[in-house]
Amino acid sequence: MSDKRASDHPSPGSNFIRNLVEEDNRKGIWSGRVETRFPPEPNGYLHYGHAKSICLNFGLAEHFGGECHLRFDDTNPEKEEQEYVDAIIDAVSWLGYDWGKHLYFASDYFETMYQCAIALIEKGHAYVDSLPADEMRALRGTLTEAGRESPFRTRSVEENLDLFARMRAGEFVDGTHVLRAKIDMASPNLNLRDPVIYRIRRATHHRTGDRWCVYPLYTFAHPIEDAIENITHSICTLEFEDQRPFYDWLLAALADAGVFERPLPRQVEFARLNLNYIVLSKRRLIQLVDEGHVDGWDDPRLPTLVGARRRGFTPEGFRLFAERIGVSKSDSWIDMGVLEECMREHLNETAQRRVAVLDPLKLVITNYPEGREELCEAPNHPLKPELGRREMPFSRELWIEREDFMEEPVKGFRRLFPGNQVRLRYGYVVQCTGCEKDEAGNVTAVLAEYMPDSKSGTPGADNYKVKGNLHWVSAAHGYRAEVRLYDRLFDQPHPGARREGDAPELERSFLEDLNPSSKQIIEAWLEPALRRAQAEERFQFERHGYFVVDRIDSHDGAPVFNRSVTLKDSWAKAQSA
RNA sequence: UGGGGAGUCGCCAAGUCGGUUAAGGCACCGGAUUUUGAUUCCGGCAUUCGAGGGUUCGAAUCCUUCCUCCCCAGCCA
Repeated sequence: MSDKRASDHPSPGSNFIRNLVEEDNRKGIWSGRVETRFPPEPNGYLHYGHAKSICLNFGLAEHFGGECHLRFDDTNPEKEEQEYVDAIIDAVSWLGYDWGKHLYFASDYFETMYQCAIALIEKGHAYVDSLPADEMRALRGTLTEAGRESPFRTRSVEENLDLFARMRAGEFVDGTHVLRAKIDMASPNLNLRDPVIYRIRRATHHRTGDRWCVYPLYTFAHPIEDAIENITHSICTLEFEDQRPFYDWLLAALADAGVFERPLPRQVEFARLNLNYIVLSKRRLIQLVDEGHVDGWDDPRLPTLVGARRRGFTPEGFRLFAERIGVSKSDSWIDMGVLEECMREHLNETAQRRVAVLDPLKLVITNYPEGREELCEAPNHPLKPELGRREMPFSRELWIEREDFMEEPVKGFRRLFPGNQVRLRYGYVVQCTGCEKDEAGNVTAVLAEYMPDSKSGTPGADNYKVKGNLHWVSAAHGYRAEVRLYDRLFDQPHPGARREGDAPELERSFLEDLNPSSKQIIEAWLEPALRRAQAEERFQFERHGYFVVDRIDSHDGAPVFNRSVTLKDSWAKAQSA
């Protein structure tokens, strides 16, 4: 009864994997030990989806006081490169995780794997098949028809041993022989129809060079890697579910042969991340980069982790995101807004405030003496006085946002319009007296008069009750700098998906859904304090959003800013509705 | 059509050995505070758990039929 009650109040953040680990711990299967691993193949850059897996694996180990390994699953020499190994190491540590001494490479286990294969052959669990690939495929059967056995399936242990040794020795050309597990050609699970576990491939491996010409396949290699490292819970995505019976079969066979000891690792599958307004498939990401739709793998709009870093997204934001979306086995689509909100949440806490005018319009304080200037003090963070204050020069001519003035205000507009009073944040209250225009009727300057006794921080300042608070930069003191305004890469939630009214046979390319204004480069007016900003420093530009100093293109004294994410804007939202 | 998975609020997701009012987050809608139309705060937000049938005093939880979606026929991972 008391057990029941406890389970009525699951711990926050509970998910099926945590529960299952707890259950295993209760049963004492691994004596409470929890060891996980994040096992990327070094064949590309990590993306948001990997972040989910990283947070899951490292987070689980963290939660249970266990350890998580970083393991490179480098069993296919044709696709893997050292460059990716380095990038992956950077990305995982950037996310803030520490694998300690547990950095491994599957290629370091090649000899052990080879010995495992021999053990399998000796027990009659594997054989060398000399069928060409297409004939093998033909014998595999279909989803509804059983496969048929290869004529080589009955080779003797001795012959198999001999052939397998000669495969390794390089006596055969690529593709002429493979090693197959001997299971069941009639199994309804295709993965059990004598899967290939070793193939001959003369390719230079980024770590083992030309030492090997036979390479194990994932199916065979992965369980062994897990067993070697004493992994308890091998967490992977749903598409490997059908692979689990083989995983268990292999490890059991190897345990029976005395190669590994029980308890054996256990494979657990979860649903991979799907995010709308972006694409995560490797094929499409490569296309975006190769065809120049983005500026390389670290383009801030790309869902890569190097891109996220340049974008100004934070590791803490990703962890919050992982926690917030949870883990389950159901295919789900997470709204990009959730990720963005996680970033806002962390940035709001930590980013210092600064002022930038992105779309400048001149404001002239007509009753403020020409040539005069004074300083206004502004807090670096409204909720954290301990972060200090900074000074902003104020003068007769200022830059304000073009959208903060309307000659004929719409209903609800509480910014600058003739006759209205607003506060220039941290400075004076001003009253708009009119504007100047060019021949075409475009507003070229806004005119206003300031209230000398309204300066922020002075005794009479609170007597002024205004609804509008505008940010500004002194024209004589601010400076212009490059700011990149990034937005979602796609303007459709499911890039490439058919849209309402599409003809049934119409195929759309995901490229059609690229957002034409996902990147805008502007010259903004920034407050002087921003000049000293350092690479990767993050700020909130008040009333705009969060920005980061680009870590590639910035120079000392000349930072370039990337917009990470905008602030929520209920006014803009109401206007567009 | 073989096998393996999944279907709980707009989006996620607890709950799954049956037991009083179906967690929580995000989004959304109100309202308060606010020198960011931001933040914060307070309130609202599933008589219902893919559909039907059954068992039971009692079912999202058990049985059953059906529907929908995802994955699998690489010598990729």
